[in-house]
Amino acid sequence: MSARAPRRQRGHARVEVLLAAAAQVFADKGYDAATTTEIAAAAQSSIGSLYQFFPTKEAVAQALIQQQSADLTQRLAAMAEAGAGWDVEELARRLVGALIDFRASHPSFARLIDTPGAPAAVVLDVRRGMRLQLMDILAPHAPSLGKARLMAVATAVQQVMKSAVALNDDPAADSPTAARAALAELREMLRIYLQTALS
Amino acid sequence: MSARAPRRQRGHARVEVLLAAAAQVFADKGYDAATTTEIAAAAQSSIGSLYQFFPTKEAVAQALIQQQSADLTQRLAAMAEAGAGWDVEELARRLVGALIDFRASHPSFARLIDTPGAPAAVVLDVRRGMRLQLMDILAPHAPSLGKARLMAVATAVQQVMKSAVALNDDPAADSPTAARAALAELREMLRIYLQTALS
Amino acid sequence: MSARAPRRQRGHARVEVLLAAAAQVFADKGYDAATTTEIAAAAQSSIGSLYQFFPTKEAVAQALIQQQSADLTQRLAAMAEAGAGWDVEELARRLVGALIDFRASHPSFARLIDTPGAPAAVVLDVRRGMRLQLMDILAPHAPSLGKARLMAVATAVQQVMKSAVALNDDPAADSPTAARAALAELREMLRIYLQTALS
Amino acid sequence: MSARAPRRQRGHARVEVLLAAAAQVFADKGYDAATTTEIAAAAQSSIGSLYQFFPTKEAVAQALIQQQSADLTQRLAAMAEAGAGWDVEELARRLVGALIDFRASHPSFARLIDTPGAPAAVVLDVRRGMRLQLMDILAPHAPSLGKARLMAVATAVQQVMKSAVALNDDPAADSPTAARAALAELREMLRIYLQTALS
DNA sequence: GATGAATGAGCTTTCATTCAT
DNA sequence: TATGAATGAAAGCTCATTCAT
Repeated sequence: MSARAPRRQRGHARVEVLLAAAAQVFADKGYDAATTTEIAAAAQSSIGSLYQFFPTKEAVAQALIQQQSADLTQRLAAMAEAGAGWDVEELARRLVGALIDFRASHPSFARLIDTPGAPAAVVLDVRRGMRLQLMDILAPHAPSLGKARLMAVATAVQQVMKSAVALNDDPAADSPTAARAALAELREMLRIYLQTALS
Repeated sequence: MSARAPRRQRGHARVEVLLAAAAQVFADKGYDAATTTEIAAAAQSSIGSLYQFFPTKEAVAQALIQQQSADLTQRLAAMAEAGAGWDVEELARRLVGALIDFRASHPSFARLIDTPGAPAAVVLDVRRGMRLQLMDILAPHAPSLGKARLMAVATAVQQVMKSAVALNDDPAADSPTAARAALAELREMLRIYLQTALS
Repeated sequence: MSARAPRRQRGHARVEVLLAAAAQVFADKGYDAATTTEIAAAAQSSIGSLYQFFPTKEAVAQALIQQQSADLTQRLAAMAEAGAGWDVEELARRLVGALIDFRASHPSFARLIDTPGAPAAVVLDVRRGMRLQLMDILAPHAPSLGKARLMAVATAVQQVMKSAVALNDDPAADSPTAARAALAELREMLRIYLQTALS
Repeated sequence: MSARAPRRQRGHARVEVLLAAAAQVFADKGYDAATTTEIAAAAQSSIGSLYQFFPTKEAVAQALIQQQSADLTQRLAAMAEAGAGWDVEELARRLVGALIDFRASHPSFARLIDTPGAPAAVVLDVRRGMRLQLMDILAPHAPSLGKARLMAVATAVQQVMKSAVALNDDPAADSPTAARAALAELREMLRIYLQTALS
């Protein structure tokens, strides 16, 4: 964060291990409850080593978010490429599934993105970037939509995707069956909506 | 773990003040970053007084959530009563607005409900309770729907309502105009969806 | 402790209940860990009531010690009266048993007497008083002993009696059988010793 | 619960200083009244340093007990080696003196061992260990004694040794002269007893 | 660069005691 | 007199961060 602080050096093996450990610990405990010492220990490193590469705890979270969001960007880019050919139903299904899949393989992402206490600036970037990519995915299906309207639609879609994630591991669900039914409902909602909005 | 009941008038008053102060502080900083000392100070109480009525910091948050969720329950109950006569468009508008309004007047509620580190059990109760009330609101509009399906619909609606709140004070929005547009989009999505689902 | 403080009023029913509760709590937790609030609660009283009769926590312990040591005094007095007729073996047996019996029925006494943090002055009085009574018990068996020597013997006997108590509920004992054997050994030691010392 | 092992020289030194400071403070105030802050200050360390090596206050006491009891073990071992040649009188004298000497140079030991609130498990180990060593010391003097009997004798001897310590700094003694006389009496009791028991 | 010791502000919680009702 | 609310110093302990080796 500060200028004289050591930059995290991409490519340094230790950095990768530290980030992996951080992902683990953040996923388990959330940003606030995670401690830098524990992260270092999980990376079989020392606390001193961690601070050699990251100036603050917040910087660790930021780097992690950035690393993971790069993966998300890639996935969405792939969707943008392949998605032009899908019909609306498939589009809805894929969109709902995309974030669920992603967060399943990056469990720390959700906690870091939503948690108060987490670094704000990066989070906003990620959200905005995702929104832009959603616009890219949706655009081919509604060539006539103005840019402002398209962004509004993308924003709404983004919310549905987040809802899908929330539903997917909602501990308030009465049963797995009920959770699945709710998820299907959400998919249906998105499909109907897109059918109208993109026409 | 729950609040010790005050047995004197002075005690009741103090509890109210403490909860109000807690609402303030939790809203500002979130559960983890809020300190019991600050809450007591904001209530112009001593820290000892706080712990006279609440055994732990968590109990303070629980009591606050319970107090506020009682208000939410009331609002939703009112909607259930009045809502039978609304057409689908009004229903959608009201639902989207309901949670926005509520959280505007209870800013701490959102942070406490979503935050990791916050008391889990009460949160689940609140979510489940809200879902049940949504079922009550929706039922008159779709008498033929089975109970399981109705619950799935209610769950989806609940997510849209939460999305609306998120959108309403989304710091990632490019402009207030864009935020409003996205909100309108969400409302439209809900309307279209309900039209189909409740028919 | 302070002059203006309310004296504990003998005969007031509340005082008796409070002392009984204090005995219970002190026995369970020891002097330091016991809290005045818990004592009051155990007496089904309020903390205010407790401080109406006892100026400090220490005063409660003092009163309790005094009350119980009066009972001890009585028992030893009884022994002094009956003991002149006993032979040395019976004397040894009774002495060893006396403190064990007493502490069994006053479990808080031991913790209060030995615990650092407990009121010192009263404790010394109790010890000295007990020593004097032991001299009374022993004197008839050794009419020729000088007073100084008698006191030394009494002091040694007192230590053996305390040892007996310690042994009786020694958690370091390997088995109840071993504990009993050690106790018997102690009794034997006292017998042999008294045989010589009192002749 | 036990001490975290330091991995650097500086750490080892710090642990030593901390334990010495803890010995001082525990000796002065006892376990409960001693505070970790004061211990750290007495060691001219920060409170953080203390908790770097000891997870809890109890662990500090445990480590201290273990360190000191190692010394006690050594002394008793020396007695076991040299003691075979002593006559019973010398044996009694040495036994009575051993614990007095030891506790004189380790003043915190007594308070930690007897105090309720102190760590229990270690204390039991120490007591049992001492008992075993006493058996080693006594055995050569009574080759014909069965093991069970020997243990009972050792236990009784152990109690006398503790009594000697108690007497040695008994604030209830009327005078130093009286205290010395009582101590002599105790020594005599042990001598007579051992003469009989070990024959 | 790697390590782990050092730091200390600050956290939650306790509890003897006082005071208003 | 009885009650329980009020107080606040002080306790044990944590943790992000810095520094010496």
